[in-house]
Amino acid sequence: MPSDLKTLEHARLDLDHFLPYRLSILSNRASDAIARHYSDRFGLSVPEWRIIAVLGQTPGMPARDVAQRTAMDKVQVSRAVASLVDARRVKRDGDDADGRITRLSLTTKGRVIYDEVVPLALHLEEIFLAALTPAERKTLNALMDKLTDRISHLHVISSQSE
Amino acid sequence: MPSDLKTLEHARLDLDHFLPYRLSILSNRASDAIARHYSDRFGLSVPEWRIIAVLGQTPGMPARDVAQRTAMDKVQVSRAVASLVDARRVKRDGDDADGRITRLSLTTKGRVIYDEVVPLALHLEEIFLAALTPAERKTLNALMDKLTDRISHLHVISSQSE
DNA sequence: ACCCAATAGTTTCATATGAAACTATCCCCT
DNA sequence: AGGGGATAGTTTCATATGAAACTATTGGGT
Repeated sequence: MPSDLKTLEHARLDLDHFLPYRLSILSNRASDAIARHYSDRFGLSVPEWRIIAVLGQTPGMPARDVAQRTAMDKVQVSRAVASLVDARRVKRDGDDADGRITRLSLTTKGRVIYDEVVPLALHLEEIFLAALTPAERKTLNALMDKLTDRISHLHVISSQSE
Repeated sequence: MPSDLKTLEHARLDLDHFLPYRLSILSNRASDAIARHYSDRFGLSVPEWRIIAVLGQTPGMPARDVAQRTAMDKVQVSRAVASLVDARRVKRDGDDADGRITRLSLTTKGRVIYDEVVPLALHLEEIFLAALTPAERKTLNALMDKLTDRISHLHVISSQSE
């Protein structure tokens, strides 16, 4: 749709300088580096680890809210919770007022994992961030906020041109 | 396990402030926003789009090099290339000197896509980056480089050669 | 009171992905 | 020359993932 596309028609694209690609590389490396640790240690997948993280902080959450807090969809949450319940790391309780809702919380076993995995994650994050000064960290966070906001609020961009 | 983990034992972890999680959200949103466009328009997957991007820039690459340039593994490349060849968007040529190598390049059909999809991608990137001033963009790139380097060098990355 | 659209969560099915095995070719070493 | 190991690329198999269908329950409108 934008007519200035024409002016770019023969522009070159180098993946190494293309923001979405760079973000993907960085994000994957960071996630993998951390995931390896908690996967080795507890056999947790990324969805499982996220669920444990939010339930440790806020027990008794309905699955719906867990999904929202972890940016996962309800299918992912349902499956990861099933596996965590299987392993007796999470328990489900019915809601008194609403029969559709199941309230989720960590079992003792789940809390033991939480208490060990959270410091591990924070420690690894700290190792990454050691590459940056405190001022740089603040800047990075601010820039990421701006970008995330921007991209989230684009909804539907141009769609179809010509 | 480092002993200073003990001092963090009861630290809280809030996903919203956890760098790997933040990166994951931002990266996924950016990729999805762009992927939607070229998927709608050409039915390209992310691996396919990356391959087209590097072949448009550097025709005649062996699959191995494409894998390295796109940060994908050789299985992913093999599959995406197969699908692109199927659609007559990419062609394979044998290497004169080394029978194991297949040299990849865009067909005319592939180049038509490249010529349309590259400006589109750059345009969308520009829309994202409109959230930042030129100075901020430079800073963001520098910070991402630092982090990526740091994380990459923490441990041996699995994958393939090198 | 009762219908029925909306919501919570699960299951199903079709596809994507990754690890490891496999095929073909090459190169180094004696 | 000619093995043995390395390399390029493909295939296989087992698992992960997402979209859409499905079940159960709720709450609002008439």
